[in-house]
Amino acid sequence: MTRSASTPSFIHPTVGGPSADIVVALSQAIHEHRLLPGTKLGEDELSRIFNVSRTVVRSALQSLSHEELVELRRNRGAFVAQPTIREAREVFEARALLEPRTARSAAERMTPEDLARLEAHIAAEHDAIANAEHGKALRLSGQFHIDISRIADQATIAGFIERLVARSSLIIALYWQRQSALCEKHAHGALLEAFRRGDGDDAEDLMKSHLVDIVAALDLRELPRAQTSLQDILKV
Amino acid sequence: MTRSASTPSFIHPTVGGPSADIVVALSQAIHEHRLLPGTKLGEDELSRIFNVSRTVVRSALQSLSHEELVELRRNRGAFVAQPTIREAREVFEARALLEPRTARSAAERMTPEDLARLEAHIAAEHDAIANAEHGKALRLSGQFHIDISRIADQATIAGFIERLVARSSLIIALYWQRQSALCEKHAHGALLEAFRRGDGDDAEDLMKSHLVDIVAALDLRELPRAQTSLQDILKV
DNA sequence: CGCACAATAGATGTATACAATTAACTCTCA
DNA sequence: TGAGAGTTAATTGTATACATCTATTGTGCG
Repeated sequence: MTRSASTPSFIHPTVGGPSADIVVALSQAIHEHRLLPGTKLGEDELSRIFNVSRTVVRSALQSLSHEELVELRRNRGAFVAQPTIREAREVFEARALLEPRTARSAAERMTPEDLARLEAHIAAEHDAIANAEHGKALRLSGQFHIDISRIADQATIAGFIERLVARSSLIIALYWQRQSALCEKHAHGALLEAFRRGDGDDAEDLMKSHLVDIVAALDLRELPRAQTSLQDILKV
Repeated sequence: MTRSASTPSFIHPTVGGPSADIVVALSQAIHEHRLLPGTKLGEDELSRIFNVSRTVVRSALQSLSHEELVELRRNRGAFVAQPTIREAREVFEARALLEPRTARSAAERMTPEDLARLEAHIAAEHDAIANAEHGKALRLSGQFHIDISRIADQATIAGFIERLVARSSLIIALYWQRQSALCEKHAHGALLEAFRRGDGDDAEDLMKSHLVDIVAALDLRELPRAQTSLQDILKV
């Protein structure tokens, strides 16, 4: 079985079988915001959809919960995870610690083939944006960070970054504020420039400020939403 | 259910049930080197030992494989993981990236209660060494790093460090060289001193060199052992 | 009318039975 | 004797049946 570039690394080649398909399908749907945080993932429903037994579905859900994309509540079921504001801050602090240095490493090790792949990746991103495929664009945007970490050739750290990016997708679904929709756009292009020049210093700085920009586009004030009850919303 | 301080964080309180017991038992055994890398973990055998069905055992083994303490090979079974030399290097590079900064944070946030707990922890370590309980001493030694990361109050990073420490235990089992048995001994005490003074700079430096010392005590040369086949060994 | 309690339907947790795969053993044949 | 194919035992993978728990709804009482 050949693993596509976007296959999550936590699916070890030797494990998986049918449950790997479910993990990939759910991962993609979550990353593309087709499945939103809090959505119930019923075992029976999934087993009907994928034509497998609940045994396999449960295995897939357990994998996803270890990736923190899904939250398992005992005797209650599986739900798409809902990171809290505190967790959101922690995720981006961890990214700030890992990714700039990783971007530097990547810049220093970058081969022409790596560069070509990143360029193709950015092109695909732009296509998705042009076609208004917001979900796909978002997923590719995260994948860009993962690809960089893999080029840095530190599988352990790359695995951590992969988890952080996944979690970031949930955080964006919950806390992105519409106003800052102009978002990044050039950030990935600027990084690519630095990579092209093999400029580790620049790559590190650009990644650092890119992450700051993302956090700035989030609304991480306490008590933001959901605090309002149904009653507050519906009463006249 | 109250979670003891040494309960792995990846056992979410709301999941687990009976399989959590198995995860804890196997984790401890691996950390204490009672179970060595490569050991086969048969499902039937474990289900008899713990008086549960294979369903529960498989769930526990899957959890452990996500923590990279156990390696699952499809249709072959579960084995205590055997990190390669390359992975060993990556693990300690990641630790070098995360732990010194985390030690600084911990020093700056340290409360008297935290200090007391760390002191008790070191005392327990010394007891274990005095009683020649090498396994327990090793486990406590790793736990010390995890406790520090928890004091730093960054659950996400603490989770990463926990995984790295776990993997380090396997690495030590495989690559520790007997000669350097004098090992650390004072390193944790020196760190405690820095914490007592709330000296973040010192804590960061001490942690950095502590990690360097550990790597120095490993034999990570390529082609170290097992490269020689049985035939090479036995032929006259 | 409102609150508390009980029954019930739906879902999850666990055990067991069966299918598929692997690994080891035996038997054959050169 | 040694290599190789076929068979067999043992182990893992999956499906299904049953047990347990939760949440909702309905009922009765205050």
